[in-house]
Amino acid sequence: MNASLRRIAHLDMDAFYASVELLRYPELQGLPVVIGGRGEHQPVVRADGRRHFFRLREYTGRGVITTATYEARALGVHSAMGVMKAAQLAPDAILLPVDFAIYRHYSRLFKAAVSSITPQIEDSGIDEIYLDLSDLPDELLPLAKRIKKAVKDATGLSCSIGITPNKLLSKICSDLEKPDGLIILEISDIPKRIWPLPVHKINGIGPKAAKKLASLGITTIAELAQAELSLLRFHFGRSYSIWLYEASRGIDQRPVINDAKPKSISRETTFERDLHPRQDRSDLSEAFTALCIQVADDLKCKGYVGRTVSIKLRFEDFLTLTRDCSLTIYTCDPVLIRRAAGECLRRVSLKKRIRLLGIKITTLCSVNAAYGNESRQRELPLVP
DNA sequence: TCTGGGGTCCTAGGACCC
DNA sequence: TCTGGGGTCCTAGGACCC
Repeated sequence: MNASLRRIAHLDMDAFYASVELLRYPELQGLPVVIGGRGEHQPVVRADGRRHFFRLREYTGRGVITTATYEARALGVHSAMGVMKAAQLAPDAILLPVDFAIYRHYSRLFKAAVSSITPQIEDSGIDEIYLDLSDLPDELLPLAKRIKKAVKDATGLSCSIGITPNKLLSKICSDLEKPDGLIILEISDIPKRIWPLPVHKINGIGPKAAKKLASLGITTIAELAQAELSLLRFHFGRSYSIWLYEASRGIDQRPVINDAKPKSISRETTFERDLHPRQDRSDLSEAFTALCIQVADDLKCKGYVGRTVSIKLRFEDFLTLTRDCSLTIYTCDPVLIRRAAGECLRRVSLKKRIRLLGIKITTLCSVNAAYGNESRQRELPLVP
């Protein structure tokens, strides 16, 4: 197979959560709207039938912005920003709580619509997918327009698409003309279209790597492509330097993966106030057990069992640590998970107040592969 | 008024086995 | 008792992404 002949698309929904909210609250069209917070602040229907929305200025306490409409972004609000900080920048912006159930619904709708055109789809989060179009006979431009129309017809939402010979370049391109973008790019277009971009446009170069590159005088992808591999290796190590070297040249052979299996399942919670390890012991214990039950339920829903249980703690000073331990058997039993998590917890010295608690299970295996038809797990005693 | 929750992948040291 | 590599598992942390 000739990899250079591949036609890979990246499809990204435009301001996905915000756009879904505007579908059900069309009166908010054109206004600065942010989605986030802790989940209260549902719109209220008044006696006259009109909806009342909460404003950012009415919010108090912990919480971050999950996403914002383009109008809110113009005021300086962006995702991951604290809600209280956003309230300073845009006090009159509308605040809506996050509703994952409805986003997942629209996610399924748009993915199903694309599936009717090609089954070669890789899930890459709730609002984006990669497609391998190599085996389709169609011309690219009409094909891309057909995909965008299928998404629009199924959901009422717009998306942006980049089509190039690989995932790396397509991901960059889908972002270049948002919203409602469509870019088809060939390898020969790289110097003109890709090299002028800042390095952080490459998926995999985050804040840390970008800062380090900047300290070497490298801010654009062109400058990265001109850098000596030996210089990159000195500062970034063997593996990452080779990846940087290839990424800057638009080289990426990763296949589109159809049926990715989960590697981990986790639940975590940030408390409304930091909890004291002794004075709030019962609250902590209750939250700890609840997280274990949630993870166990998630495992059962998805049909998996796991063998490695890990806990995560974040203290009041934001210091974060993890502890894990591996069991001798695969399980989805909340009692076994709770006991293993408790043993992990005993290895942590609890001197500071606790901000966040998390439970994760890894080393996953599907229930069928682990036990076949007979559930041997049930024969194991819960108390050894 | 700091900083969510769900993931993936990589590195690195030590244990343990051959 | 010492000296080796190679491979795999376990544990902890960190960067990055949506």
